Amino acid sequence: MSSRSISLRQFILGLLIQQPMSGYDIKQVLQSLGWLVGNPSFGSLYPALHDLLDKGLVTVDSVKRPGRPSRKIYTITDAGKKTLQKWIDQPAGPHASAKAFVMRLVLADSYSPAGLITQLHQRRSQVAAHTATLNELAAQDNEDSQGRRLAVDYGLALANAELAWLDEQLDRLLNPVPGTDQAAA
Amino acid sequence: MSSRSISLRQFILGLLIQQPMSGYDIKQVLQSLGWLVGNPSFGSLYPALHDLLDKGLVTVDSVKRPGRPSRKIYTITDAGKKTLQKWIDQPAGPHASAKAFVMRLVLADSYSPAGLITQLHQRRSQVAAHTATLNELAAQDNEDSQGRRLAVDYGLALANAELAWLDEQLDRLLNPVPGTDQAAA
DNA sequence: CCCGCCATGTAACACGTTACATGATTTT
DNA sequence: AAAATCATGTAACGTGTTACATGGCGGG
Repeated sequence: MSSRSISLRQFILGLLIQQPMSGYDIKQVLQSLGWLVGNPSFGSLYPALHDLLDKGLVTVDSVKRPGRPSRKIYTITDAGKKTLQKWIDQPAGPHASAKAFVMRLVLADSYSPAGLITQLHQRRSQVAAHTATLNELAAQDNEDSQGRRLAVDYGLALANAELAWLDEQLDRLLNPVPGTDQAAA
Repeated sequence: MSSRSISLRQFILGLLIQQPMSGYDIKQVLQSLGWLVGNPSFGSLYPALHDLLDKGLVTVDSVKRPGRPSRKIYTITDAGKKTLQKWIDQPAGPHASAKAFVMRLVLADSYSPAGLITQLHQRRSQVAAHTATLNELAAQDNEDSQGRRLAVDYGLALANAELAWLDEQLDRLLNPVPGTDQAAA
């Protein structure tokens, strides 16, 4: 199911742009984030790293440490950064998942504060569109099953919560409170 | 990414249990539900139907209608119903997606009101666990990037909204208001 | 008559999962 | 010495996507 969500490679690049890591490290981080992004298996993680390596988006540095198993530390290259940037800059598809949005959130912040706001705006309009669709369904569905009604209501509740959060964050970022500003006296 | 979410076959069976349909119909329905469940391509839809047919979970009835293209109407079999029931009865995995939950909602209702409550309870405990994880992350992450903090906060906002909705529905189902009861005078 | 919609299908490809295999090192 | 953990990797398999192919029928 589900369309071109977000591929593991982009997640990896996103983590590497913040800090060089080994495949094992990446697994740990994703695991700790749990539900927010999902945790890939090694069976997809290592091949993905080899892929990125072949494409020149990352470099390896095999570190032999006496007293512990060797680790392969991956570092993102300029080409990798450019690829990642290109991904962030292109608008998210109309069916983008929450996971993809979370990743964009983290990444956009690494690049520029303005980009972050763009992400929030994009997400807002998509969620709003989804809400509209659900509202139409809710209007039609009068004679439908209880389960169906519940499902639509569920989707609506989550969508509205997301809209509220997005609005709150946008407001906060666009109208910073002087006293709470991190750069203040 | 993501573990054994919910396979297309289960979605199909879930739709067919409510009403026999053609592959084309199924596509329409899923498309109309939009974001709630995701829309599969024909390239996966038709093969999935053939699969279900091979396994004896559905039957086909080729309907030739003069004046329009023929359609293949699929109907769920007893074996199919049993398979579906088995799926609903087994508890959802700890990382079950919202999509899977939505489907369970719709299906559980088709079977029994008690099952519906079970689904809500299960989901509640899972979301609660996720919330706990995120709260731990939020506590640690003091010196982390703004994007990271935002992401955790986002996850927390959505999870809390879901918990609130689940509690509301559980309360409504367990303590029905006499005057609002659909079976009332 | 050609274009577009309904309706079904297939083939190449991408990508992720499970399960298995390997090996060093630390703990019991 | 056995077991657990760190760390990397491969192979078989399932399943979904994109792109392509086919055919009847209605409207401009």
